Amino acid sequence: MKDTIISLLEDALATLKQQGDLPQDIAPTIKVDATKDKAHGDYATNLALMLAKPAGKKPRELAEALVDALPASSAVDKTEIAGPGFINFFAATDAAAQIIPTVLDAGDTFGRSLTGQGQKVQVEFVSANPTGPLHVGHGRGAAIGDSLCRLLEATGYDVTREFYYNDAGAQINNLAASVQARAKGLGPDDESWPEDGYRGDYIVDVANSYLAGDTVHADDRHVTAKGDPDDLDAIREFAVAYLRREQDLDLKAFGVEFDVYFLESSLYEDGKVEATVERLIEGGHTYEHDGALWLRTTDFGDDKDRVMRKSDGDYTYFLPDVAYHLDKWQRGFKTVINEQGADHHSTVTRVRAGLQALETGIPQGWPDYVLHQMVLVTRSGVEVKLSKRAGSYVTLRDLIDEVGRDATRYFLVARRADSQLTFDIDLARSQSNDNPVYYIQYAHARVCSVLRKAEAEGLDFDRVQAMDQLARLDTDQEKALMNRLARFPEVVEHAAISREPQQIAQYLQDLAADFHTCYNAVKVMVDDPGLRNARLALGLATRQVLRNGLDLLGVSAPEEM
RNA sequence: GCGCCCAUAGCUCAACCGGAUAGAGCAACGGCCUUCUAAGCCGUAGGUUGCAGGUUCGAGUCCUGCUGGGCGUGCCA
Repeated sequence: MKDTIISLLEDALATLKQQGDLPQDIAPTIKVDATKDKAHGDYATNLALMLAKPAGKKPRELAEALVDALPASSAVDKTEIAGPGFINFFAATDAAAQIIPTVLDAGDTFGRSLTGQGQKVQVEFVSANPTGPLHVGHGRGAAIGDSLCRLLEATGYDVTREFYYNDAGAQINNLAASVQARAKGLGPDDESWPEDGYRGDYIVDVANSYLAGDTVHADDRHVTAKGDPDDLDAIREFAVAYLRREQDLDLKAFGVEFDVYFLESSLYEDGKVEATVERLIEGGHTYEHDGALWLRTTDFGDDKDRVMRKSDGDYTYFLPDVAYHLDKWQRGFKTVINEQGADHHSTVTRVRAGLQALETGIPQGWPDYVLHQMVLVTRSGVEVKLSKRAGSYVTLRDLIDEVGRDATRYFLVARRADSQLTFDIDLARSQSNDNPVYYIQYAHARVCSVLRKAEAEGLDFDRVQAMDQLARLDTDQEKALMNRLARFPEVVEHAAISREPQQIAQYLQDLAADFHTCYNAVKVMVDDPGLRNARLALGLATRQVLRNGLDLLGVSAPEEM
């Protein structure tokens, strides 16, 4: 419908140019929007307002000229000029209903597009280090990142989900030392407990499993514990695998899977870290100072230079990060999106600076970032800070176990990434209308219930008759619902482009509200078979769009509640 | 101090790359189940979009400066 109007306006523009009413050289991008207010018709354009200045005409005069030049169309019932010069389009009454066969024919693919043209996109998200269970912040990253991937897939991109983790370096040594201490029967209060050791109870589990000689597998690796509490290397290897497996189980319970697990250690093994250092030195962007090797990141917009190689000879995390991103680029990803917590936002400038310093033709501002702000968890209005298992933070597993997967995913994805999020456990658990997840899922279950009833009464859906009678879907509530359905593809498109999955959550709430309103106003199971079938068709289409939308969020669409 | 993010109804949040009278839900008040799931619907009330300027025909949206909050500011990640 929107495209129809745009092409009508293009014709009108051409006509006006031909008549000399408009300069030849203007080529505006025509913007047609669904109206917020019914009184403004179904669609509106601000074209006349935009062209008023270059055309040297008054907006309303221009609008009139445009309307006069508009070709006739069966899709448009009438047009009006309103306000300062908006042109409002009133869709023909049965035009809105045409969305129903469109949805039914497209099925699961309704809302999908080929915009991405199969272009490769990599989304890196979660990327938690294997030093403990995933926390709520990782959960937010997982929910946003995965939903973003679903959106990109739906808009025709070839998406790779990637998880990068640090399995080398100081934190991992700390982990190994902590497990070893536990394996030797020490606790955090003992004097020989490692400084800054991990204190959570899960360390005890790892230690016990190690002593028991268990075998764990994670990321295509199988690691069998040696059981020797003095072999720190064996402990390190086992602990990493153990915690990676645990994180994977949490992610699986959350409905999130990855295509690639990338190990920081592999960058060292493959010589990519060394190669990166050499290249940076050759490029002349480094210098030695205080026994350390620095990269002059200030040449590329950073506010201070950064250490790449410490005076003890080890690299900081920064260098493998650069090597890793160079590897992404070399793998052919022109678009890379890193989803991370905003507490790591300082790496953005740094990584980009490092990549520029390599001088390999990587564009400035590559890669892209989606940063999410912190998550605060509350229960009974009080902040929840501790989990027994993790010691110092609320785990993703705690939330999934307590409020369920659907509500957890929904709550973590339904807010803009760049605003802080308060996760209210009481609200997420409540089975009431103040819980948006249930509100949307209930809409789906309700449609299913009606469809079940039709089936149970032997009143099978007659599509031919339904299509013939679509014009009878003429109540305000039905029209509003159909218009909402028609907007789904553009909402998906916009959410993907702006990388804001919360727009889908918002849309689904609106859609559910339109449906509930309709449900209360219009009875589907009426005696009149034509009307009944038309309404069943609307129900089927609504169910389809609810499903497609919920799927983009990774939330289930239950048939009964 | 410097950098990034945020500020919209009493509360939690929307607002489609600048558009028409800023919208939902919760909380408050009043209605609706002998009818397809009341986890629902209808109605009432609630606003100087933190403050002050600027750009524009038009600003919650863009720019500048303030105020308040979060995060960062390691030879940690």
